[in-house]
Amino acid sequence: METNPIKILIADDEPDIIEIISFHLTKAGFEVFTAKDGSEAIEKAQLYTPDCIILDIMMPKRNGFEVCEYLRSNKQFDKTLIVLLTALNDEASHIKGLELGGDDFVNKPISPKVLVSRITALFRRIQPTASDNKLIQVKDLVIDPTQYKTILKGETHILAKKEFELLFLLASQPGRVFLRNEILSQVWGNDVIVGDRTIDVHVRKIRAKLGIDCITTVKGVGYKFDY
Amino acid sequence: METNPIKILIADDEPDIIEIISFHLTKAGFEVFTAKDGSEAIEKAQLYTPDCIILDIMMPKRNGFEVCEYLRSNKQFDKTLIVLLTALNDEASHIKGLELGGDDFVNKPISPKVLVSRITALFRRIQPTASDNKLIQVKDLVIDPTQYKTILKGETHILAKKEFELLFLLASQPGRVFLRNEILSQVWGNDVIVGDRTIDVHVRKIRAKLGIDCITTVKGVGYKFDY
DNA sequence: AAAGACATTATCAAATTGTTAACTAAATAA
DNA sequence: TTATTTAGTTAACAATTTGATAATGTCTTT
Repeated sequence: METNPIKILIADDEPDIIEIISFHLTKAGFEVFTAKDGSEAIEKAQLYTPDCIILDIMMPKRNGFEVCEYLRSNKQFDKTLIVLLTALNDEASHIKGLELGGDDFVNKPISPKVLVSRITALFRRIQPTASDNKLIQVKDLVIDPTQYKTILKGETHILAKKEFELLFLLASQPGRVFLRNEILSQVWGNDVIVGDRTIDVHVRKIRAKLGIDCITTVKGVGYKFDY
Repeated sequence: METNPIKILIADDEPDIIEIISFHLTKAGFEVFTAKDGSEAIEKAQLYTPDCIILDIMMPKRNGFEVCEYLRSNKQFDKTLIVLLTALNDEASHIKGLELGGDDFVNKPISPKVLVSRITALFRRIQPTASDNKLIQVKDLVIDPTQYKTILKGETHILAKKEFELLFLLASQPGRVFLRNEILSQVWGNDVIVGDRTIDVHVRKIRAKLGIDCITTVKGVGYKFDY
């Protein structure tokens, strides 16, 4: 199964700063979102639930301290790393930023490479289960990737690895049709070649084990999760 | 329950620096140890297993980079926070320090208060399993890491070191599947290479010694604790 | 130096899982 | 309707993964 890239949100009112930091973070393999002021930062944080947020202290609408304080008051952002960025180099704000729940405090001007290094170092320390811990629940069906098991009407059903990964993929976007090619590349990988009937057989086994009709065939196209 | 104070080791060849930082850290509630050069830092680290080590880069005997590299090559210090301190303010050493496994890199002169803030912020982030040995209890099974023993139905079972660590890891998050890779890096460390069957053999021994079925195999994926 | 405990490896057996093939059923297009 | 394509079913087989056991090496203790 593929793992999603780590998401980072940058909030700064200077477009130049945004651009250069974005560039380096993207190059380092992160998925980058941006915001130009404090209010937008909060909106985008709620929209994308990034794993790390870089906040300039001095921003319009809401400053970095306020955004930091807001994020820390929400359990949703418990695990989100917050890096504060500022041109002010005074001890008091440094300490204030950390006490408000910031994970790092960096003075401008900052070398983008150093910033990327620092963020990477922070990620080394936090639990790996931070962002890819997505349990799927639809009605009385629970699909739990951390336990590799599915619970239907309170009853646990053990699926084999490929079966589970296939079901998890389809259920990750209920209703959306996955082409056979997509399924192959996501579950089997791009360099594995398997025959035409392989997917069908796995679908059949899932249907049999769960005993419900949660995977719908879209003839000539692919399969979708529907329950 | 009484919790032990957090232990911090400071290594710097300037007595003045040691003194002022010690003072502030002690005031903040940490238990402080000191070393005047790199070799002494390693000795004291092994002796006291501190939770955090502050290393000056330029020290006699062994410099901070060398000490950092040495510590990081030892699984014993996996969870130990390392803060690098230097008067050199160049990008290259900053990045080098973080890449060698440092958790923070701070330029002198540094306000002691800011340093204490930064260290406190780092401790907020690390997983609680670091050095605080918490007892795990599930039904009639007790796993006690302070004594390295397990008690099942009132009867004590002595597991070997690796067996115990493996069981402790799995039981720390009951139900969650640990991939073989995760198990290897958590129990054996990142740089140790052991064969395919090693984990299995240890699992088998745990099952045999405890005589209960508390570790479930998830074929092709890993193992989980389930009891 | 010998004995014992532990960690690791090797080997093979056993079980599970994945894939294919052959055939049947169903849907679609001509 | 009939031909054609696509999907479902089943069973057989291949591949993979794990379990069990013994053997080896290493380290500590006596």
